[in-house]
Amino acid sequence: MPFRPMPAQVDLPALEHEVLARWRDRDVFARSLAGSADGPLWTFYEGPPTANGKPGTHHVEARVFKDLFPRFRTMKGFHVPRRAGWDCHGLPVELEVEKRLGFKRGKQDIEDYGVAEFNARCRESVQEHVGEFSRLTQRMGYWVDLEAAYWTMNPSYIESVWWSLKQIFDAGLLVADHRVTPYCPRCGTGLSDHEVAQGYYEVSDPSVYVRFPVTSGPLADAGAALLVWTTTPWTLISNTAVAVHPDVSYAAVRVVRPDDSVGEVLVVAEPLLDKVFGDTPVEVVQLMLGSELEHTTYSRPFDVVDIPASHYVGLADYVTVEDGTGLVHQAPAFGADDLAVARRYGLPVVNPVQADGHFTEGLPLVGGMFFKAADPFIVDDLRARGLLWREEKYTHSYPHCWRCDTPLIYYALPSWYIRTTVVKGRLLEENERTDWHPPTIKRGRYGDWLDNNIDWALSRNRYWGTPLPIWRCDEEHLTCVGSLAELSSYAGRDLAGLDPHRPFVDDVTFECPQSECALTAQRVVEVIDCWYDAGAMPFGQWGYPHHNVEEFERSYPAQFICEAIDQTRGWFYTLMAIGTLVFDRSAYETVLCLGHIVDEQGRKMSKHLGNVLDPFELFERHGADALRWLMLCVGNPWSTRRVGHGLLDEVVRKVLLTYWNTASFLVLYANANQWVPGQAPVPDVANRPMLDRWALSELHRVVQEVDAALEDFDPTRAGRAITHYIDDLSNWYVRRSRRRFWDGDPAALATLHECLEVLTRLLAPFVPFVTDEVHERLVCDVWPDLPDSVHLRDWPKVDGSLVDAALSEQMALVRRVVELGRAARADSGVKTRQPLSRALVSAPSWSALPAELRRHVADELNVREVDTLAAASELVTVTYKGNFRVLGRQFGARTPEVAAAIAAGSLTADQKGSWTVSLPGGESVTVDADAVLRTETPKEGWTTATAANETVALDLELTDELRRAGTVREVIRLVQDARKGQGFDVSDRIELWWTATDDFTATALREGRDLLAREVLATTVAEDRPHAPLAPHQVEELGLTFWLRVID
RNA sequence: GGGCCUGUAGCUCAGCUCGGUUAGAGCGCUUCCCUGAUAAGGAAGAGGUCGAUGGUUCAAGUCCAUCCAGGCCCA
Repeated sequence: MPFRPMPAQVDLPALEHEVLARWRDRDVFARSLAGSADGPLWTFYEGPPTANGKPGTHHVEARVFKDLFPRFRTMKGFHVPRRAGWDCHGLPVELEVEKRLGFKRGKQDIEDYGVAEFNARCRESVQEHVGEFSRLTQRMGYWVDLEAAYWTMNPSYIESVWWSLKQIFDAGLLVADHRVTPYCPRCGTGLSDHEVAQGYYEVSDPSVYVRFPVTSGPLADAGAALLVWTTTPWTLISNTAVAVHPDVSYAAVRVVRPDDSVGEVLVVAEPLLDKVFGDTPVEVVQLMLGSELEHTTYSRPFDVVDIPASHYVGLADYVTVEDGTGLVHQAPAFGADDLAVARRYGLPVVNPVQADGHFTEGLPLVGGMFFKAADPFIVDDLRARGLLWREEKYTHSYPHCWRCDTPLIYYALPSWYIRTTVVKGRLLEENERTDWHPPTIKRGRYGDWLDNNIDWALSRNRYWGTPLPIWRCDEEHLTCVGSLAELSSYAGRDLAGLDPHRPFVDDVTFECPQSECALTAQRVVEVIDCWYDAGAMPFGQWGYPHHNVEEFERSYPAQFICEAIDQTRGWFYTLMAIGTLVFDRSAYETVLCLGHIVDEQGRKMSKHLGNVLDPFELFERHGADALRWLMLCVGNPWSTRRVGHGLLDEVVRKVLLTYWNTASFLVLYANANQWVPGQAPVPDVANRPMLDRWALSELHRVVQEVDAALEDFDPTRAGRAITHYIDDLSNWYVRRSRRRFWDGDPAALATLHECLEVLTRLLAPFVPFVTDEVHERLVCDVWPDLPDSVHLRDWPKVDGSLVDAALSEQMALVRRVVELGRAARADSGVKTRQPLSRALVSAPSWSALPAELRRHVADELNVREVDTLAAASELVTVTYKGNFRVLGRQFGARTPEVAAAIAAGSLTADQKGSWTVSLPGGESVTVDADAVLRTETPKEGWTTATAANETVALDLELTDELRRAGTVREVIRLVQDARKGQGFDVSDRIELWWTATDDFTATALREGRDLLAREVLATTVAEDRPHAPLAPHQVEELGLTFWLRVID
């Protein structure tokens, strides 16, 4: 047999394991890279996943897209090196290890445990999780070089990062500064924006209105107090100033209460009077602009820490009149806006809260307390001293540490910054020339982010990260070190083998190299944001510039990167920012941005909901191909998409198995007929039946569409075209060509083989497993000279000479007419098996249809002949309808009038095919042929179906001859059923015996003997009982009994 | 609170760029048909206020405005 049999039933996951083994044995991935080595380079960067947990189904998503396009490009002749990468550092890894070690007290536990030991545990944790990710990567068929993977914790990677930081430092863009950042007092570290974003939730805080008695100017004489609102009473200890908006009107109002005849005077922003006082009657004593209040002094609420030269009103544009009183309490150490105001007024920044979140020991009232815990004591104290005007509860969204749930504190922290705001203009320019998919991201989400760029808070006061390579002496001289070699030269000893992590690197000190300074320089304690590590991968993966200079330069920037949308503030940004800072050029040209994966109900997958799908379970239940197809082709890549078992089942049935079974069908009949591709003579395409030409024409249209869609990074469009073609091939081409396959027609076999061969290559980047297996059986087995994997083949080229648009149109008409005919059949109640004498068709351009195509209509509808409706019946009703799209263009507002006249039949055809329409007013207008839809329907006596301007009518009159033919068809089907039921092979020859008690049946079978014999592969058909003992098949409705036996 | 994305049949999604005849496909459901590869295929039916409202227009799922809901990102 030319082909290995392809079972119709196939276990896709099991097949995938065989394919994986074959790829391994034949080293296919490496050979695909080697084979394309001379091709133009197409650079892809792998965004490193953080190895701090088990890989989930969402990790599969980006990795499928990251696999598709490199495979596609490789088949098109590009060289696409793909290197895996692992993001190793960062707080997530530390937290995982802390949890495992049972740490509860944050940094104190780590210090007690020992930094060297702790970091060793982090390294182990990373290695373990990388193992899981590698397993996922291999199982899903993501081709990426795992052996050569870059790890951000490798010394050569860290050296590259150091080098890049030195470039930024030398440009004066890496600076230390006090900055208010969201800070977790438990973890003892500032949090980056995206970390903060993960921990917002609703909390109830005290909302207090406090009197700040005015101590200068006319307001003081009136005994007035500023009414100040805050939701963080603990910051009142540090009150330094009060901010007002310069352009807002402020009112000093007298509040009279029943028990207080004199009342008190409070200052509140005028627009907020109603909100603050509600029904309480107030009398406006004085109105003034905020700017007039500047420098008004007041008596501070607490006197527990020393804050010199302060406590007056300042102006700030950020003050709003939406909440509170319009007078904003300022504590510069605990608010970014506050700090800005303090800087402008030269106010001191006093911070009585320690890094662990507790007030300094020994302070009155709050000494040693956790900052939040101090709130009630402070409120009580204010109340006792008569300063508290009102206390409420205030529910708002407040950030918490995303892992340990500690409420964050906004905290002025000495910190290292990259002055990205300096290169903001360049970033915007680089963004402008970046090709975003979808394009809206460029000016939308990502562009907005760049527009609002703030300096990058780079440092982290943690342990497991790339150490900031800055050494400092007591004179505050800074030395930025760009490599271990440089460090060696400063230190005067060979440090090439040093683990550049903490604590080892902290132990390296040297004499400060600044001129005339001989003090000891020590590394600053901070490590850097692990997002910087990831963004440094274009050169970090090469160890550039200390190694592989050429390799780096050749592969920068990347042509293509692809990650989910959450990376706009993550990797997409850090890649572009570092690229622009260090090389004055963004690190990527095209970026595909994916939506997120959710469950079948559209909910986010989370451990809490228990709806997390284990990717490995999905692989073993449905197959990696099914999951790949679902992610690539269902819904568009940038919208949120659902994943679930039901959807995967559908992909398997509808796409993968239909494809497989079409191949299985080919193999079945190729083998039955001993057909080998390339051996039997095959007519030129031009001389093959129209159906073959159609299948090939559609094939090349699909090749064109899929190629264009993938060039446009739109796999969904490609997938739709492929799905449609698989259906065309299986349910029209094969269906209509069955008889030719039974007969072993080389043209049919060759056509289907060619279609499947090209289709397999088209599908290969999407579903690499099943296509490789089909390729193995359909191609490799018979053409050993071709590469031994579909993934080593070339991408199909469009053969324009095979594309026949007119034929496509005609076949589409055939299929529409068949559809109508079936509808008419169903309506008539006459089974399709019963032949009818004729069908009548009315459709534009039907008469131009070649007889060969009309024959398909006749066969499909089981009618003897197909004729035109007009030719067959004088009793035809004609209706007309206007084509609004055409009419609208010509008549605009008069369209309905013209359309109505057409529908009323007030029109005549002229010679050129256009129409003259008479309007009710007596006017006539001329319209083009395509402005009128003409529909013919028979007047009576026919079963018809009509759609748009196409009609099919069936002649239901049955002659005895037709009835007998129907009976023969019925018997043929029964014998076929029996063959199948007895497990005969499709090519087995049989002997058939029959007897009939019904004369009509007997006559029919005698008459149809030859047809019956031919159809059921019977070498003998005898009207007799068999001599051998065989099981009879009895058909009561026909009065028939038959027996059959296979011939050995 | 702000920005972006999404909202079309019970479910998953096309269609919207560029307005036009009765809004489509697949899955699921009911009935029937077909079956010499198929876990298939076909026909009919049920199922749609195209998120809502208003506007532009001869004509709106499509364009505009406002609103609502969900998601993401940010506060």
